[in-house]
Amino acid sequence: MEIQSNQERIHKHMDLCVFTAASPTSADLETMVAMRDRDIHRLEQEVRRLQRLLQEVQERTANHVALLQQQLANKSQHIERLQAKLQSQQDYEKIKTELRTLRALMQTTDVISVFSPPSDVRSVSVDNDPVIQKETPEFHHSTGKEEALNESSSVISGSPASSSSSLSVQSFIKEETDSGEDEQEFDTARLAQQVKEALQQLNIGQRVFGHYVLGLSQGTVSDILARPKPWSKLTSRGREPFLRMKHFLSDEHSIRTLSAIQERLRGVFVPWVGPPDRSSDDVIRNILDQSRLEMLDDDDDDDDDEGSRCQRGGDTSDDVIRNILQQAKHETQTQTPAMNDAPVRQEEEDYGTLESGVQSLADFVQNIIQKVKSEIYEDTEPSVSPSSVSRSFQTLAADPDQRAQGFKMETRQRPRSCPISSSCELQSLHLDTFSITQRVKETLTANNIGQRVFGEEVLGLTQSSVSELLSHPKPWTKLSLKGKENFIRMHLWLQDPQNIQKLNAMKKMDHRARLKRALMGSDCASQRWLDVGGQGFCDRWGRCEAMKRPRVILSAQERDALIAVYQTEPYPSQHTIERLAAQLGLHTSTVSNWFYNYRSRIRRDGFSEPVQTRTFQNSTGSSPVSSSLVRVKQEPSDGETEEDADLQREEHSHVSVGVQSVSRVKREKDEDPWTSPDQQCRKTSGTSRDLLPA
DNA sequence: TTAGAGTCAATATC
DNA sequence: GATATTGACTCTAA
Repeated sequence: MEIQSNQERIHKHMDLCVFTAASPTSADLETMVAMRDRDIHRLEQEVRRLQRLLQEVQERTANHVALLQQQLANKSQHIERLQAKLQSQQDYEKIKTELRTLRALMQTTDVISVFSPPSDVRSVSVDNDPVIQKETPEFHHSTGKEEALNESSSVISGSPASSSSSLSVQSFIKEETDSGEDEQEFDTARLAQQVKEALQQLNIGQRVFGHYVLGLSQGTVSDILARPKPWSKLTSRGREPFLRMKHFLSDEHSIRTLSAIQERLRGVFVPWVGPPDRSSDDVIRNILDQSRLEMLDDDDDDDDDEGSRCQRGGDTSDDVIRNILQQAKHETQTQTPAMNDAPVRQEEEDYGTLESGVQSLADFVQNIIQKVKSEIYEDTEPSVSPSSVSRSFQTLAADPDQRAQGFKMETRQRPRSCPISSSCELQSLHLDTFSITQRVKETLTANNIGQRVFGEEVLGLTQSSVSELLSHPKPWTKLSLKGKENFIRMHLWLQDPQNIQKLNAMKKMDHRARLKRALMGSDCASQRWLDVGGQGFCDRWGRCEAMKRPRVILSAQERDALIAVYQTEPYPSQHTIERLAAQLGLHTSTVSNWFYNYRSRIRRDGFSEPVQTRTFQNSTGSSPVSSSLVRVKQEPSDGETEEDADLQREEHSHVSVGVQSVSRVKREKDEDPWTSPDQQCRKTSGTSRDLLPA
């Protein structure tokens, strides 16, 4: 463009020359010469600038090409290694046949000489596992050594969806099923138990395991694991899941991958969906920053390299969970697992293979990854990219921030038997939940920070959830993985020296945002119920939803009646629920939900500290009930005043300190307890149960 | 299908 | 306005 404009200027000058050529004066000529000189000078400068630019571009391109070439070289090396492994194990079928022959020979020998089995055949067994032991050596448990791992992962090439593999699961199953010798030795119960333990330890859900490994529904998986049929009673089709389970157990890659999938699907530590202006990734980064603040006193200059920037942008929940866990573990001085010499590089390599898109081996792992890619990530937001699962692992080793002290040490200490750090490390972690909630409450109160702000900014929960967490903390051991997350977050927040400062800043921003929304008329309750064709409303984020059911408010009598039934029948039958619902004029789902919630809250209060678990003798029975659960004061019944309700509560307040378990209540169950406490079904104001679905 | 855990949102209470 | 309570929901396991 600039060159073009210069040329236009020159042309104008030339025109000027032509125009003035009739009577050129020396002054004109001088002017023209001067203009030309300036133009020439300008052009020279332009040329120099463009040359510099060109040089820079060339340099950058060269760097980029070099980088790509390096990556290509690495990938090529990796492919070569894999091909070599594949090549080296191409004699699998042959060896297997030989082993069969050997085994047959061994059995023959055993018949002849029971007490002296050939030692060479016995050496085939890899470990003491009677299930795995029966297999050929390729199907052994991973011993943690690279050879074993590679051997295992390379051999497990059978894939439910793979047709390219020379050894498909189907062919393997067929062979195994056809093999009469395995039939009498396959211990399905033990295998099921091993799978159950593995899933439990790695926090892999039965649904995910069933879907990606067995191709079965969660219910079927549960059934198979809980009540495995003997091998001899199974048909060839029935044996297939067990063989797949054996595959799964023998391949560490499969286990790791599935665990990663599970965590990704759960969205570990980012289970909530924040408002549009604050993505979950932002929240994650916020937590990461928080952790880093504690872990890193000063930043390493090397962190600014391109790679780290890329990785930082790709922080995933896996990174977060690691960070949080490492920090929490460090703070609580929990005993770390035994040192393991498995180098990080080994993990990098292992995890790296997950990502290897060029991997031509149609192995188990690849199949799972592809399945996930095709089924899960295609329709998700960009931040949850298809390569997230594998990238998250790579981030562990590649992110210079995480290479910082402490984290690196912890990473190295991760035992090989626990490939996914989060689940295993959570198991070894223990936090004092009551102490944490006390400290959080004190801190919030002292700094005048509300539960809402704290919940939204620190935990990603609503005010009500925060209130429940702080008021009724469960002991650590009673918490699920998801429940533990909140306490880890709180613990980390307490450790953050800038926690108050940050929250105050958030508070201010939040306040401004509220004001803004209020001014725009989008945040007030009256605006919330905007009719959408008379059947819905728009929430404060502008999302329009179908009409929500108004809240059902149980009257004091209804509640008393339910409690009365609970005293003698904490787990009412469907028949009882229906009768209760009919008698109280409630929907059966309401009654059902009430029992769920009541049992849950009885348990919860039982878990809480004695101060908060004030229980009392209920008027309708002898079983203790948490006072918080009989809020008769909430809505005085007909002819009942607030004072009456208070009196009633006072009456009930014979403190019975101690944990009262539901089981005790259960034991007191006897014949049908329905005593018809008050059959009057008062319709509570504000409820519209007619809207409840049938 | 049922039950438990965790959570939300409406509402009550302070 | 902040916090507590509670009916209802989702997800997971059995």
